[in-house]
Amino acid sequence: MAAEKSNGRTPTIKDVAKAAGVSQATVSYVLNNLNKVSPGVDAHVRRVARELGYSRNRAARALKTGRNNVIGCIMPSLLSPVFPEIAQAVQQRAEEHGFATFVIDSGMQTPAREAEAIRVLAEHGADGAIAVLGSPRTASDRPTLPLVVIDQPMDGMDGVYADHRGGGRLLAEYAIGLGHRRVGLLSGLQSLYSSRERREGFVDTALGRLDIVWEVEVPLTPNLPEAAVGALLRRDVTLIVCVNDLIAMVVLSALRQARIRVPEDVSVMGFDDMQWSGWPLLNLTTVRQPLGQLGRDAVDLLVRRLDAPDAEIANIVLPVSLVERGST
Amino acid sequence: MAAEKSNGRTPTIKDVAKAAGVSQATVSYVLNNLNKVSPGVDAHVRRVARELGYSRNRAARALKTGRNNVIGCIMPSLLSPVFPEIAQAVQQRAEEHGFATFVIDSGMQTPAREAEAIRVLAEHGADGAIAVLGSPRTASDRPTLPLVVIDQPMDGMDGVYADHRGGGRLLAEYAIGLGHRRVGLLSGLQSLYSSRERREGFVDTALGRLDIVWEVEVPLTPNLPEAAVGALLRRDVTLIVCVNDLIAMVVLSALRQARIRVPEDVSVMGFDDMQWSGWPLLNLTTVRQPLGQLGRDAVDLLVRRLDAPDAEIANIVLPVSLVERGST
DNA sequence: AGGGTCGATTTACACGTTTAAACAGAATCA
DNA sequence: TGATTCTGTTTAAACGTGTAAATCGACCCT
Repeated sequence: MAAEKSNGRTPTIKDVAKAAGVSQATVSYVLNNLNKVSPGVDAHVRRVARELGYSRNRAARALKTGRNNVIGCIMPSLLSPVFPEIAQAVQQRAEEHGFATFVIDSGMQTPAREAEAIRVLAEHGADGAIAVLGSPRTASDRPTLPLVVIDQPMDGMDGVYADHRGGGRLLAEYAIGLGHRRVGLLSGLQSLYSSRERREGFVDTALGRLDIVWEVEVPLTPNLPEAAVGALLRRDVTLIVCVNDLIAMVVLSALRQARIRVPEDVSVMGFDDMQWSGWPLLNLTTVRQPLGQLGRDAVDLLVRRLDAPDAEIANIVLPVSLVERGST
Repeated sequence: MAAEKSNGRTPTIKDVAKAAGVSQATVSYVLNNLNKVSPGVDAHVRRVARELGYSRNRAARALKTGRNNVIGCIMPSLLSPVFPEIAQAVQQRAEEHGFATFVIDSGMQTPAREAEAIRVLAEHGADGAIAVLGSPRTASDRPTLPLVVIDQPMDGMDGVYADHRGGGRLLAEYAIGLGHRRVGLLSGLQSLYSSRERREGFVDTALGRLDIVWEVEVPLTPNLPEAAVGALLRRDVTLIVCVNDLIAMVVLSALRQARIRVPEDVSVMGFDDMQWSGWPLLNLTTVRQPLGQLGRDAVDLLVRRLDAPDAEIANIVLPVSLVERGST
C-alpha cells in the first residue's frame, strides 16, 4: 500500500487519482459510471476510492453541473395530519432517486408565503419542488423552478391528484344506500380545486335523492366558524358530510361537547382517511385517498421532468375508495 | 442605463462587476457585508446587483467556504403530532439565521436508520443537524456532523430538553391535590431518558402518598400492548397517568370503546401538550413542554457551534408547566 | 511501411465564488 | 520632502469537480 494520504483533510478526487496512479478525469469517469474506462482500471480506482473513504464533494459537482440533487417539498402545514404523510412518502421516494428533500412549511396557504418558499428553495439550490398549493394565484408568478403540484391540476405544470369528484360521488351513494335523506354539508373553500370537486361530485349525485338542508363553507383550519357550529346544533339532519377528515374531527369534537351522540343522533363522514381516522375515538367513515402514492408519483414526475425538461406535461389522477366505519 | 446583460443566463458576480465598473472582489465584499468598501461604491454595487436580479450562487460559495448554510432536522416520525411542531420551529429559526433545513424522518427510532439519516445529511452537504434521537447507541458512532440533541442530554454534544423530572413531579402533586389515591401508570420505554425522568419525577413524589396499583411500560407508538389494555379495563384505579399525550390519546380511545367515561369513571393525564390535547374530543390535562422553544434553542445552539467549533458543550433545560383540563 | 480507425487515457479549462496579498493614492508625520 | 501609515480597490489564486478536446498506442488494412 503506497500512498495513504491520512492527513486531516477529507480526500479529494485528486488524492484518489494520485493514489491510484491515474488522472483525475479517469477517476471522475469511473465514479460517474460512464463506461469509458477499461474494467481493470475501473475496479482498481473503485477500490482505492473506497479505501480512502472518498466521497464526491456535492458543492463542487453542483457548481459544475448546475444540478444539486435536492428537491423541495412545500406543504401548507406540517401540523395537519395529512401533509406529513405525503411528505414522508416524498422524502423516501426522492431518496431512492438519489435526491435529498427540503420540507418547507408554507404556513397555511397564503400566496405570499408560498412564493417565498419557492424563492427560498431556488436560492438554496433546489433543482425542483413538489408542492401542495393553497392558492391558484401562485401560478401567475411562474416559478423559476420545475414544480409538480399535488392535489390539483394547474396548467403548464405536472400534477398528481386524487379523484376528488369520484370521492364526492362515493359519499353521496353511500349516504343514499344507508337511507339518509336530510344531510348537512360542510364544504371547503370553493376557491380550492379539491374542495370544489369534492362538493360537486357529492351534490351532483345527491341531486333529487338527498336534501341538502344546509351548507356552510369552512376554511381548512381546525376550528369552525360560528355559522357552522350553529348549523351543527340545529339537529335538523341525520348526516353531516365534511370536506375532509380534519374538519370531521372538529365536528366530532363539537358534537361531543354538545352531548350529541354519533352515530345514534347524527352520522358524520369525512374525506382523506388520515392516520387517526381509524381510531376508536374518531372511527370515521371516510373516502380514502392514497396519500403516500400521491407523494411517490409526484417525485417520479419531477425527476422525469428534470431529466427531460421538454417532456409533455403529465397529470396523474389516482382512484379513491370508501372506508366504512362507525360514524355512520 | 448602459449594460443590461439580458441574455438568457442568470447573472454572475462577474456580470455585476462589469456592469458596475468595479472588480469582482469589490462586489463580493459588498454583498457579504464586510465593510471594506466606501459608501458610494457600496450603494452603487447594490443597486446594480438588484437591477440585474443577481443572487449569489450557493454551490460556488459552498465550494469556496466549505459551508453550505444547510442544517438537518432528524425526527423519529412526522406522523406523530409533537415532532412536526418542533420541526416547524426549527425551520423558521434556521431561516432567520440564513440556513435552510432538511427535515428527515428517521423512521421511529431504529439506530440504523438514525445513523443512515446522519450519513445522508452529511453526504448532501448539511453543515450540522438537530436530532431527536430514539436510541442512546447512536452516540457511539460519533457523527461526522455537529449535532444538537433534543430531549435528552448526551455527553460530548450540545443538548436542549425540557425538565421531564419536574414535569413528573407536577403530575404527582396535582393528582395528590385532587385527592386521588389509586393510580395506574403507563410509562414509556425506560431506555429513553425522557421517559425515565418523567417516571422518576412522578414516582418519587408519589411515594407514600399515591398507590401505584399497576404500571405498564409501553412503546411510544400509537397502539397499546395487551397488558396495557388489560390494566385499563380492570377499573381498579381513579387515575391513569400516561408518559405522553399520544399514549393518553390511545388510552382515551380504548376507554371510549369500553364505554368507560372520562373523567367520571376514571381520570387521565398526559405529557407534552401537543396540538390537539386542548380539543374538546380529548380535553386532556397534561404537562406542557415548550416544543417550539426546544426547536428554536436547538438551532441557536447549533449555529453557535458552527461559528465556534470549540465552544464548550452547552445544555439547556426548559421549564414545564401544568395545564388543567377536563380529563381530570 | 504508411495511413486510418478505434478505444483508453490525459490535458486543460471552466463553473462562480471567496479572500489573501499586492497595489495605488491620500493623508500623516518627522 | 521623503518615509510611513491608512483606506479603498484590484489582482490572482484557489476550492473540487465534469467534460470536450487532445493525445497516445495498438491494431487493421491495403
